[in-house]
Amino acid sequence: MPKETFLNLPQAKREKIINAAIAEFADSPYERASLSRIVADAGIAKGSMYQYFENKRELYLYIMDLVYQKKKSFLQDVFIDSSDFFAVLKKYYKKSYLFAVEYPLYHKIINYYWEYYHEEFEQEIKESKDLREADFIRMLNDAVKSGQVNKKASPKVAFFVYHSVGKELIDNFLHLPTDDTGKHLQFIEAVLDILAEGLQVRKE
Amino acid sequence: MPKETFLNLPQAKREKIINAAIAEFADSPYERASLSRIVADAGIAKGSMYQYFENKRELYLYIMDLVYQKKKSFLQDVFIDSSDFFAVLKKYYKKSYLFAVEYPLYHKIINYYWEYYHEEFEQEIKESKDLREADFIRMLNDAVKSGQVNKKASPKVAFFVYHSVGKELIDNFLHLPTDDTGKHLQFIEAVLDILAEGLQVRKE
DNA sequence: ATCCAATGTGACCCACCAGTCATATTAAAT
DNA sequence: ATTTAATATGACTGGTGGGTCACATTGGAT
Repeated sequence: MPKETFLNLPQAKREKIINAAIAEFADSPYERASLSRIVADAGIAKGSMYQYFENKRELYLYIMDLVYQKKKSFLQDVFIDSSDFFAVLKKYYKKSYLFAVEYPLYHKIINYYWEYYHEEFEQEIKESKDLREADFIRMLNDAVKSGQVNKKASPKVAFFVYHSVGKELIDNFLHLPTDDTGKHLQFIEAVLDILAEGLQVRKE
Repeated sequence: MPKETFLNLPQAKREKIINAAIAEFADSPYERASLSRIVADAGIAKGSMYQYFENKRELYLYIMDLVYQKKKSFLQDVFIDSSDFFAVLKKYYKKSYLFAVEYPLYHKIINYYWEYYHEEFEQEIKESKDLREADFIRMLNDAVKSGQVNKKASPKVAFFVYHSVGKELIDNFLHLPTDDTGKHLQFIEAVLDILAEGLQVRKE
């Protein structure tokens, strides 16, 4: 999505621009993020930015793509052994938390992407969500077959629940002190335990 | 929070202003909502608005208050019999859905309040959330005492789960077709069943 | 040394915003 | 009819935004 001119840039300059954009998009959600600030921060002229990207939107999508590549590679090993459904989910959310701790700017950008109201990216957000849903449901069906998951649960409803909680967990990480990682991991574990076991007293 | 001048206005004019503000705040989240559009819509001069309210923020808080009064009175009867914890929660979320169907503008305003990133109202949002948390935990403790809820569950974690899911349900209502109320109520029921019973196969 | 295409520049354009203020209108009191 | 205080007005201010464009600079090819 960048223009060729951007790709031909010396690495140092390219990174300066990328870093300025990352800082801005982590600081403010898309609509409020300012191109003027980004170019000032990167030390280039405004016009130059339009040699590199079509417009603000394309720059944003490029940055989002970078950030998601990073997160994807960070989470790679979560799915290598997917035999235990509930264990995979725990690993997934815990690792997401560790990502947020390690790359707070990336985390903020992702958070704004999901949390903030964008009419502009409704399409893109829906597509990301649908992909996740398909992956989740595939895993869930396997888990039903192997007798881990209650077969009466609707996959779509189950996804909805995990998606909601996941979204809020992500948001939550931002407002926590960055030390005390242990406590946060415990909290995540407790949340997932409730989703797995339910709140209701078991009578059987 | 309005000035006296506003309260002295003939009812018709006051309502025109309120309705214009409601339409605007339902259409755009606080930051993007435009006072210029509101006054144009209400048919008054911009300066007049500043006779009625200190500024945009005060107008918004006034509208939020109206909307919350409405929702509170709509949900009144949910808590009259609180002996069955899980039944109350179901009633609560279902009734919230019916509120969204009946007062879609109010619903949108509330949704923006919770969903959209506002640095400006962080304080207010935190307070609303804390009140809900206190209420929820009180109910939960009663339910533990009466043997409905698993005592090993942490109240804070349980609240977190219900709050997340409630928030997402509310958001979700906006993107659904407004007919088919029956299906939506079933969906809500299914979500709450998962939270109560868990996804995991029960072994005992 | 000359040329030319690619790249860099920042003043400028237009649109929009919240909020202000000198002035005009209104209506009640005298 | 005149005064006076409350209320209404909208042009204006100062700010920010994304995006543009005529012009300047650069650097490699000839």
